[in-house]
Amino acid sequence: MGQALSSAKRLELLDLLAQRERGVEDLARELGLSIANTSQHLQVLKQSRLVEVRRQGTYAFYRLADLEVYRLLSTLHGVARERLAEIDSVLVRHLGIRELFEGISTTELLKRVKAGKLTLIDVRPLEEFQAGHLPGAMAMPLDQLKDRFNTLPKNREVVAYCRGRYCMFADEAVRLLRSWGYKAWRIEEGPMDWKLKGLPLEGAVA
Amino acid sequence: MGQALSSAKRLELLDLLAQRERGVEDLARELGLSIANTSQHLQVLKQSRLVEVRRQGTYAFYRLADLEVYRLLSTLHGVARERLAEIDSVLVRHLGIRELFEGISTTELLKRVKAGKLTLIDVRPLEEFQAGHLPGAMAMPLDQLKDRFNTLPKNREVVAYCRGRYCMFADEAVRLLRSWGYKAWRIEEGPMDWKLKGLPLEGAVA
DNA sequence: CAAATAATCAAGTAATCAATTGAGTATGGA
DNA sequence: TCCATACTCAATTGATTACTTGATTATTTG
Repeated sequence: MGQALSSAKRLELLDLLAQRERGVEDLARELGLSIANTSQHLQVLKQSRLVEVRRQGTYAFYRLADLEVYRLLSTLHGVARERLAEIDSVLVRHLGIRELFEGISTTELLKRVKAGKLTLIDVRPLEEFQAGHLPGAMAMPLDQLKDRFNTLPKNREVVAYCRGRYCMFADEAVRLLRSWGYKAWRIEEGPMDWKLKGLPLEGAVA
Repeated sequence: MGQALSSAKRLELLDLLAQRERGVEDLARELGLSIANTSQHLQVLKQSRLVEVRRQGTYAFYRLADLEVYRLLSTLHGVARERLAEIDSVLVRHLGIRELFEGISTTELLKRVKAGKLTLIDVRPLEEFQAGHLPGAMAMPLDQLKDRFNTLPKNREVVAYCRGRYCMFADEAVRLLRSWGYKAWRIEEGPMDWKLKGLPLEGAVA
């Protein structure tokens, strides 16, 4: 299991699989790997029981074996962030300042969303939104933001989220929204972090 | 950091270092590695920031970098135990039945120890006891148990603990104590698991 | 039944890693 | 000052691993 976590590509695969189950070709394309190579990595992950497969026709859909595997990844991320100062400095260099929506808890935030005082958008690819998202969130994939942002009420604050702390979709969304005059921030937690706390997602099958 | 976790020997090193800081020669002897090889493994761990060194004269004392690193190890153990059924079956084969002291919480257990209704013994090597142990526990290293068990009150239940769930010192202690007529059990948690819950250890420097 | 698709397998190569060996460095004591 | 100790470094080896290539399997579609 330690071995399975020792390859950067496999960690990337796990990060993608944390969002939703996916086929081999699909993963290979996203990571720029050959299909055979991807299949082999996935088999290492399968042997270490970190992922499971569901076969349907000629497709093989891989997914994280369970939530505890995400907990492991999240703990690894956390220790790495805490111990390796260079991680944060790389983030800052790539990103400038991160516009965080702070000062209230996520539960309080969701209350405001429910009350219609706040717009919460999920800027991940649509398929990931459909696999489970924060309650009350609106699907607004980053690559459609330009075409669809005008459906967002202009007089309401917008809070964006994506896969999690190391995902920059939400930062880009905030940048764009601000350039169009919106009051926008991001939160760092993703749906899986939410789920890890024992809180329910919306639209999730399992 | 993932790489650092990918070698069995390095995981063993981390497990030892979780109990107390130790020198290179000492670790090499315990794991049956050459000193140079041990030093190199420790340097991999140091580079990944999982361990830190304290130099004193010609000695280099290595220790886990902080409690979060133990959390990572513990999470990895947990996922492995949950996902790899073979782990438990290997444990059972090595061990037969594990005589667990169950039914009350660890806090409740410590209350009974304090009230003198229960004897709690730490059967790890003395140096590990001295680096921090459960409140009220008595040092009773496994290799001295034969000579010193007669200091234990015969009419009181004995509960033993050691490094943790995958350590078998306590199982051996229970076996011996029972053969001498004691009512004895073990608990699975070790001092570091206790500490991870935010509870204080006794005799610990930091 | 043939063709197309998705994935896996098997063989080969280049790179990486673990461990050994022998030398080298720093510290403390005789 | 010299020696012993505790550790580190550098070079080498043998083993393992990542990735590529080309073939193969299994399934669906026409």
